[in-house]
Amino acid sequence: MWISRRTDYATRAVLALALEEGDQAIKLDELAQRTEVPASVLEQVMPTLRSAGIVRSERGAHGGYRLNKPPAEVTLERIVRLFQGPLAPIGYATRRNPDPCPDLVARSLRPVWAEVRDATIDILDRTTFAELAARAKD
Amino acid sequence: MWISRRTDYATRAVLALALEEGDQAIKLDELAQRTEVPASVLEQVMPTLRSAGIVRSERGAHGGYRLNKPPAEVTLERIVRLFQGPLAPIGYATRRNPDPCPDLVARSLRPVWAEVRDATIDILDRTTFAELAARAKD
DNA sequence: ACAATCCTTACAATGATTGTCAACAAGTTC
DNA sequence: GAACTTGTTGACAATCATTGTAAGGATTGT
Repeated sequence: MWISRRTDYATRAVLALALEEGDQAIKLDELAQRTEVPASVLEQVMPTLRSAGIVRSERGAHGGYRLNKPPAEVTLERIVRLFQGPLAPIGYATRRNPDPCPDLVARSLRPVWAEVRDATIDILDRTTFAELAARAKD
Repeated sequence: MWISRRTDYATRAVLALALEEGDQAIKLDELAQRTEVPASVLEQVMPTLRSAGIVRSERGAHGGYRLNKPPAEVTLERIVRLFQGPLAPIGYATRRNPDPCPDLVARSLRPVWAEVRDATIDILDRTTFAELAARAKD
């Protein structure tokens, strides 16, 4: 699984929101600047985060985005999965609906890729945005 | 890092060669059948394995391919790296010549992707084709 | 009303991946 | 040495995902 740019952008945006101390709303243009993401791309990314319940938005003057949960309750895995779909490095090693593959492969290579997949999920799942924000502050 | 089809095909081919008991040469069409890979693609993959010293080839009648080393000395990491390049899940987290990224990201997200990268490399590096062949035989 | 802001959709450009093919080089068999 | 078998090389079209942009719509505050 290669992390797409949009996925990266989404994680940056959530991080920037997690760093905002006073529960302030940040408007899209401001977010775009802080994360160095093209505003036109954030325009597509933010609504996805919104309908997933990660962030909450307000329109009109003084509107913007803010986190919808404590940063400690948002894992990196959640964001990545939202934009990325399967986390396996190859189609026949996904957990749901794996692509078919020859028996030879299913008995030898597939378990290895599954191991990579699980190790990846493990890391992403135990990394919260509270932790990421803390690291970013140093 | 998403495993490309060619990379997958290469690992299959090496596995099939590792499974060949009597050090027999296997010709390309035979390999293609056993691994369920289009012969025209193996045509491109095998020379790469050859010039990397993984396999050895013989031309003419009764020609074909065979492993150039004991299967225990060929790691999955070697093959994947040969076809795949960097193993990091995102451009700014590679070991050599990482793409630039904002400071914010370099201090928070990048270390996580580096951790994923290292976990991946670790698994691939300790998996040899002797092991894969053993698993395939069950 | 007006301005600020988020929302939705369509889209063009780009680039990587995938598989195919044809011509060639090298070895084996008779 | 003629014919056959096999690997080698490079060019190529089709397909597909990704990336960024733009334009118009919806909602809210002043």
